[in-house]
Amino acid sequence: MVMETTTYDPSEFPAFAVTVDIVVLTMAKARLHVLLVQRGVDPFEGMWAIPGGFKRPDETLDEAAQRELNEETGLDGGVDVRQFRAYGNPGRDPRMNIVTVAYVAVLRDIGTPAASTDAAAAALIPVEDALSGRVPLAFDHATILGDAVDRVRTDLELTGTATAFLPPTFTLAELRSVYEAVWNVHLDAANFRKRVLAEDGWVHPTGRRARPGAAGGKPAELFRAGRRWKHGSPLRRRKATP
Amino acid sequence: MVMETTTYDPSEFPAFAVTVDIVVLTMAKARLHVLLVQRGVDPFEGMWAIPGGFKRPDETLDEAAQRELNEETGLDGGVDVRQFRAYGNPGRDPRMNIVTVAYVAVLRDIGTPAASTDAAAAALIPVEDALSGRVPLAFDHATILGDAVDRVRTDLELTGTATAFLPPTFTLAELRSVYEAVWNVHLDAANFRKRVLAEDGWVHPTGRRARPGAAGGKPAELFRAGRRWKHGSPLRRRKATP
DNA sequence: GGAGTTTTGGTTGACATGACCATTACCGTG
DNA sequence: CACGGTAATGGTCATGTCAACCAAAACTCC
Repeated sequence: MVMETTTYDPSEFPAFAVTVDIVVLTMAKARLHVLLVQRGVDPFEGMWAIPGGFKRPDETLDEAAQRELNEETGLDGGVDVRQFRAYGNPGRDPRMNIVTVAYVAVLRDIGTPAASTDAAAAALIPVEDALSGRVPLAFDHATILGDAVDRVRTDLELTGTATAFLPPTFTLAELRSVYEAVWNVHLDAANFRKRVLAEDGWVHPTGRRARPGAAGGKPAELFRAGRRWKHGSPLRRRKATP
Repeated sequence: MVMETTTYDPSEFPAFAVTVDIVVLTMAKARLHVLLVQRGVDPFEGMWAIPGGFKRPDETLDEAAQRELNEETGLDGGVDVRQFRAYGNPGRDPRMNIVTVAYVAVLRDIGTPAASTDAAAAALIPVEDALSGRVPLAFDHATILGDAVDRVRTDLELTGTATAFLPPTFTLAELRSVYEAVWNVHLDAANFRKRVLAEDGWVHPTGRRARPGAAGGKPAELFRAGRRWKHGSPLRRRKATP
């Protein structure tokens, strides 16, 4: 039956709670990390979960995601936040019918985990630990996290969102380490430089140089992020070669 | 405030209706078409809309999408259906708070538009007409359709879903026309053949040949669809070269 | 039979890519 | 301060990829 051609009574429809979950990914110690909160109440008490909250009727989904991100991290604007999937399996929340719309946010390293409101129950966990089950997640959040990482992996190839992981100014080695960590590959430093610089508009030189690390080495040039292409990446994902 | 660490009363949360909309795309006359239904009731009466319906509490979102697809087209299994985005802007439905989860289904040409239940109000419309506003769509369905087409465009590159547009057995010219229509490009027939056949497992030869069209020409080999890769396509999207 | 059309096979030259070496410019240490 | 170590940067080169193009094959229609 085609719904649109019939009349209906709004009170007849099953009511759902709609939540927005936000997978906050960041780079720490050359590994991908996710911001998780520890549950303090009954279902899955003590387990870790992806932060989120209820959508309000007067805001868009994107606004709800931004609000949640702000409540969790204190960050406000200019953050790379993208919706990637909705989850509505019956029983995914034992209490009621909940459909959740999941977002992924890519942040540069914040340092102190969740320095905002409820710091005692929030932490940055290595993605590998959460996905392998070493850190068990509540609800269907392991699935959600896995999908989020997949999304970032292809976004890195398609939209070149790698700079979102980095501070406003960065070296090419730092940019390369983002690709290496997210894709789990090894990239040749010289070839990486050539390809990134060949695509003009991707990164802009600042003229300044970074201080070398404790191990020494020639000081690297500092770059700013340029525009991001919508499609057709200069960099292509390869097989894993760790 | 971190929601998970507080207790709450389920009756306090805003209730939403959750619907599943399904964008059915198919290839007709070498152009991309979408299945639309004509609305018969008040909001946007007479305008065209993407078919959809309410999610039931006891089914998953994917099941709801399959059910809707079956109700609209009579097709049951083996159809390429993928969720791509949720929409929840306040006021997107003037009657109530509705969050919709949108799916895209890629079908081979069905011939008679929506031969199933409510045929009088369903039609295959060229995507170009719907996106250009020549055929105005109800609600925010123009946005949804645009996102669906974008999704299919990149899926064609990433997952090689092109064979879903075609009958079980097809020629390389037909396969090529899918890429040309969806990407709006021109591809060289000889080069296309080489690349498709180079990637083994993508298509399998059947040994049979197709009858040439009315214009004549050498009879083309018939192929079956092979596996679809998850990532790393043999074919790469290019600039538009019509 | 001949012109037209489409598929299929082959060649070629331009360009992209990856492996690798060399140089530069810093670090710590003695 | 000279020296070995390290990382960034610059260059070369062999290989692979890809698009453009040509030509043969095999059909239809007239």
